[in-house]
Amino acid sequence: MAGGSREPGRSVTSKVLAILGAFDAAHPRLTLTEVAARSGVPLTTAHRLVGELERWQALGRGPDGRLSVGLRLWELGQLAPGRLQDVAHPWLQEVFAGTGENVHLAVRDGLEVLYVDKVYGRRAVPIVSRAGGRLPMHPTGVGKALLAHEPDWFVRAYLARELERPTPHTITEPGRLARELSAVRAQGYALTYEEMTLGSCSAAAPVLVEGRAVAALGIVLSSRRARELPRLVDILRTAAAGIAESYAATA
Amino acid sequence: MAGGSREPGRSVTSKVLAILGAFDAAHPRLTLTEVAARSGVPLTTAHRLVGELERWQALGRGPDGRLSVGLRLWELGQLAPGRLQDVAHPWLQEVFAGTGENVHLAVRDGLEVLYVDKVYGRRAVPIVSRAGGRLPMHPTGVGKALLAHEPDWFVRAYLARELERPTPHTITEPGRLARELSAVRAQGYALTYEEMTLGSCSAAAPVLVEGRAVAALGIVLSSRRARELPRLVDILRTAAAGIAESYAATA
DNA sequence: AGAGTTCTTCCGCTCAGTGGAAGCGCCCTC
DNA sequence: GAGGGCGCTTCCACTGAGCGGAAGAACTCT
Repeated sequence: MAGGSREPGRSVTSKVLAILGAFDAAHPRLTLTEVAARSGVPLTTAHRLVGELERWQALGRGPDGRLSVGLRLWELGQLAPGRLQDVAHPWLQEVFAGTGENVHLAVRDGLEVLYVDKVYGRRAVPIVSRAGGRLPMHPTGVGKALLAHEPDWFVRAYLARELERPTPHTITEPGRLARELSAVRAQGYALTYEEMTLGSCSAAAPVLVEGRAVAALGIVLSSRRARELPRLVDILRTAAAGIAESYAATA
Repeated sequence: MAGGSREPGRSVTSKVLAILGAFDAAHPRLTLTEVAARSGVPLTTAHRLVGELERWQALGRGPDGRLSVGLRLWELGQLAPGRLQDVAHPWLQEVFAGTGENVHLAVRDGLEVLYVDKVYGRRAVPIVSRAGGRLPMHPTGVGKALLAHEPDWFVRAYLARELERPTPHTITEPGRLARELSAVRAQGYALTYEEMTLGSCSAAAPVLVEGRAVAALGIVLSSRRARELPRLVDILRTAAAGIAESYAATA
């Protein structure tokens, strides 16, 4: 940059983005020093840039003075093309009405599932996923539903890595997982039992448009009520099909 | 900036933010040239900065090559402190369950209402508001509910301006509006009849925490069913009180 | 095929951006 | 209440990153 940058070749923009990137689900509130450390931007520079971002409300400050993502960025984020979410939301609502449980919509991004919408009531079990959140694919219902409809080479690449194991019930053996994915493909839905969180189980159905899984619709409930899952699968599949239809129609 | 800027004193960051600011509810998809024009950044510079933003997925491209807000910004926006929204969502859900209509949560930002959450089903009437959207206060239910609980000087300043008039039913006479606001304060809820959109009417209740309206909860329905509004007001008020309580508890 | 529009590449000039150092303010601990 | 640590803010002299006009490429419409 202009001036005596320690790291020539790094643009101002890249620093601004690095600062924004310092915020993630695990670190939604940071002090200036933390922002500097996490973004790799020198403290002084971070101070100046953060000031400018704050003035624009790209960043905000909590009552304790910590920095967080600002209102303006939230607002901007809402403008992201969300056709899928727009058409899907009423269906999530429908599933919620029929079950009263946590319902969510997820897409694949890279090797993870990205939760794009979530509907939850007062009685539903607390749950790890949140809109904008990410989780690995293999321990989640929506992840399995999505993964099962990816091309072969993708699945092989996914399984070839070291797979995380958030609970003792997580299935990480490539062979067993591959078999399960075939089953998911055959039945049209995926189930999990405490593979992501102890105490919770889930069901999910893919939203298939021209053979491709553009999203997955899932519900999560307490594992005490695991026996109810089969009954809920039909509601899920109907809604997933409805989403697929509306989505294809608006394309 | 470094180099022969036409407009010395303008920081790179301000240009990046101006580019992001070029996107709004009325212009969610833009060509490069439009971005440059709307942001006041020279085309060449916009080209370079947009490229960098795109690589980071702060901006994305639609199938037609137009630019839009990117996935990464949406994700980032979800990290904005949303305690209010988190505690309120189950209550919106409750109201939706009891009514089947569009339910939304709004806060005041400046002289406008900012919609922060929305729940809608398949049967609900299409509606102008959307999460992240803004509307003037006086023609909307949530706006009136919020405005009625602002301090006197604020209301006076609001009414002193030229007020927009989206429909012939919009109330813009300061005297009449002020009287209506007193009524809203007295009854604890606000009603509108086609003041924002022909064919739609609404009811809204403020979320009062220590006498301050931190948000408002509203529903919109077809004006053919306006007679049902009074019945729905109770559900709204209960939910608004529930939100206020949960909100105060987590503070 | 010509005229217009939008996007992309090129390149020499220059000032915006840089970040270490030093100072400030707060909260601990001893 | 002195001392130490930590996080934030201000200062400032040096310099290469950024600038943007011009020219060219790609793509539409006539």
